[in-house]
Amino acid sequence: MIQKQSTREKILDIVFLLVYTNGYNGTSISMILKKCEIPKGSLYHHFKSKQDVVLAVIKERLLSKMDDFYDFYNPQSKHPIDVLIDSIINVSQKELLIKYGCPLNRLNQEMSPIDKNFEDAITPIYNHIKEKIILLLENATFNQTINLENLSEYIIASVWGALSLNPTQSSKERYLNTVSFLISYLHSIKK
Amino acid sequence: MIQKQSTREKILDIVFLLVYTNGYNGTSISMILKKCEIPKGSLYHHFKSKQDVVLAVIKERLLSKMDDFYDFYNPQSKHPIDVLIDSIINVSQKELLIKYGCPLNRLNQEMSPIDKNFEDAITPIYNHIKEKIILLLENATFNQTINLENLSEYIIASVWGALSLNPTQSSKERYLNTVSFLISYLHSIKK
DNA sequence: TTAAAAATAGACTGATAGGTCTAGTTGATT
DNA sequence: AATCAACTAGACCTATCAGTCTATTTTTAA
Repeated sequence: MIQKQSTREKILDIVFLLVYTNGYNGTSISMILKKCEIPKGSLYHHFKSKQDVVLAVIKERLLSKMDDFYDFYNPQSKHPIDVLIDSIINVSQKELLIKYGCPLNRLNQEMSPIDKNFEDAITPIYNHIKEKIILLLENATFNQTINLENLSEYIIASVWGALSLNPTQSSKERYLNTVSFLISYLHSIKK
Repeated sequence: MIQKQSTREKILDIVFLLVYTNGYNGTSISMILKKCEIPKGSLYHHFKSKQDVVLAVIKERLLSKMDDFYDFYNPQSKHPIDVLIDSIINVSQKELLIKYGCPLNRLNQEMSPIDKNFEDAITPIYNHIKEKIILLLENATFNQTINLENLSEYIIASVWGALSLNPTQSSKERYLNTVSFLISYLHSIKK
């Protein structure tokens, strides 16, 4: 039997999408109510403010979404760098990512500089992804000395950057062309 | 004799900063009037709407600001890749860039996906920067076949990405640590 | 079956959004 | 000095913003 999704869960899912595509300031309460098909009382029963909803989205949705993008649980037989490259290439399959870029990055750029609550909610997710990459690469062998923390940040920066290039012409192919240089660099440091 | 800056020019300068730091939707008309110390009538005498002001900022300010960031008019004696690397390192000297990231990128991410007018205003600036890098690298020699357009986009993506990493800990040093991998890659393809 | 708790429903509020309009001031031209 | 366009000034308008409040319905527990 399929259990009906609770109102709270529905709100989190829809607000995630609205804020992802329109930004925080570009998403109004009335837009949320319309998309969710709920009255105002319901929204404010579950959450105490607009900021409260979006902070909940960050905590309860964004982490797992980001985790999916960097999903590299993998066999021992493969070089960790190759596992990483696979996941970078795999990003090209996610249409929303190609069109709108990284949801964490978007919210981060819009809200972190002007609101500490957002900064505090976003930072641990960013660090989680960074740590995940470091952890993967700790088992890797390189042909030179590599600072894993810096490399992890560089990989995140390049991928996010490639995703945020002019959306006019944004496409899977373009993304892959852009990150091909990152991939080529990663290959070059493998041992 | 120092000529007093015209109201219109003052508006463009201040709105650039406000939108850069707070975003388009995060900047209100009343904020603009307050910072500019002008009445509403003046603003709407010079511009017909809020969007009109910001589109003017993009056309009349953003291009030249971006041009400054990628300013590599240079002697023949230097390898173009080294000229490029110098300008990437030079970005670390601009405090606003370190703190808020690339102004074009910020506006692009916020507005392009939801408003074609912004997309149309931003695209040519992006292309101008891309072409500028291609032009520089056309005189470069490489130890492998390189698609200059893709490389140019990759460089832009990496630098923008590095600038947009979590602002909490954003600093000159962190930026340099991140782009060091890009620089190392660029050195590796030089001939 | 009933009582309490959880959730839904939406009218209402004050503040602020972007934008209009008319009146007055300033500066250049003749 | 007179005229006219450019500009400044700010009161005012409607729509929408986030958020409150009370009444009603639904669900859960006793």
